[in-house]
Amino acid sequence: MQSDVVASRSAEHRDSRESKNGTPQLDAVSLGIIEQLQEDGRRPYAAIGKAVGLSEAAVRQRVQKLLDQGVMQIVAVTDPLTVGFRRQAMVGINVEGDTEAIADALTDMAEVEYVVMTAGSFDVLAEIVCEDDDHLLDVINKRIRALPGVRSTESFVYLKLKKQTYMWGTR
Amino acid sequence: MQSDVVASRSAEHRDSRESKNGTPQLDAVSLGIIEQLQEDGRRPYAAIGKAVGLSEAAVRQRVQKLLDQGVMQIVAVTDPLTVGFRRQAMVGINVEGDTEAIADALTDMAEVEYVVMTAGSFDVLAEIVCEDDDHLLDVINKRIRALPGVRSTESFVYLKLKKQTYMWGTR
DNA sequence: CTGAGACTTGCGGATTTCGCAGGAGTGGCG
DNA sequence: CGCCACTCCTGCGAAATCCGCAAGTCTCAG
Repeated sequence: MQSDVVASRSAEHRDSRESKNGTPQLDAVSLGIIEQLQEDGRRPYAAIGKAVGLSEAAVRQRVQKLLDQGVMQIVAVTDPLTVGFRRQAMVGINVEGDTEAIADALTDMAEVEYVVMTAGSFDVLAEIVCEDDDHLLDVINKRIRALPGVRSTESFVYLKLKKQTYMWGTR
Repeated sequence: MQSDVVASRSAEHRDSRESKNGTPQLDAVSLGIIEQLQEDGRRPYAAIGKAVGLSEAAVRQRVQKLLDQGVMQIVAVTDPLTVGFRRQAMVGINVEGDTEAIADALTDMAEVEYVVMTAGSFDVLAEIVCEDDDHLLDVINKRIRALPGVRSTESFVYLKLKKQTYMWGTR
């Protein structure tokens, strides 16, 4: 068994190479490990090793490296509404000037969970998690709109979370 | 030690009660466990127990229940761009008629990672993960726009993911 | 009063984690 | 070509963790 995987390893033997934006290039084995952990973040290293054709120790090292590099994180995720955060919103932002600077400023805010730079009628999308309406209002109006370079914002308050998955590769 | 936690437990002794929408109500201890696992999804049960003032066995039982109930999942998360998915987008959708039906239909699509119903100028927001432009175009134009009741859509193609966190409660 | 539920303590045995000592393949360099 | 540095893998014990289970306590609800 596992002959395919082992055989293919020698063929693609570079791994720690970096692409131009600094993100490490992942080989098929690391992808396989990630896929396993996307199904179950607590799956034992030995089981993963069996699945991808590696020894337990090798899997452990690769997982550790993936974590250190920041390519992957193993965490518990929930629906924030279940955990006592009453208000969530996606905020679309238009920027004049340095878009990335705004994105960085958003990144530093604790209430901001998710920041992505986009093409389209918004320059930046940010997801916000708050305790209540006052808190949400405060973050959007006082903090985000106050950032120099923010031209306008539009808010989408969450009513109900319907889906949340982390299993690319599994398909 | 741990006298505070133990003392407080008797005060809030309901736990398996359900709120009206079917999501279980979480007490402070479960919140604490989730918080621990948001920092590190592989943290040992004994360590969690020490942090929240529970025995190892009790933590194990609670974690298992939280997973079974679907309140929480322990998984590996990555930036899809580093894992070979070239194109991602957020799609805002306007619906006429049953909004929830559209949301459910989106939920069934494998390429759709994240679905949320919102208030604002969009009724539904959906995050899409695709392999390339063709794939993305196909999903948006052929599949989403084809859903009966979808009035219009607007897409925001991702340029760069700046932040992705899962640590509410830690603040 | 009685039963149900949740937690604790304690306990082995199976499993997993973790650190470390090799071995093998690769790339750089004189 | 030979040597070295580097990276990745494997193998192996020792330590820690996981897991199931049983017995006892406590509190709440009926």
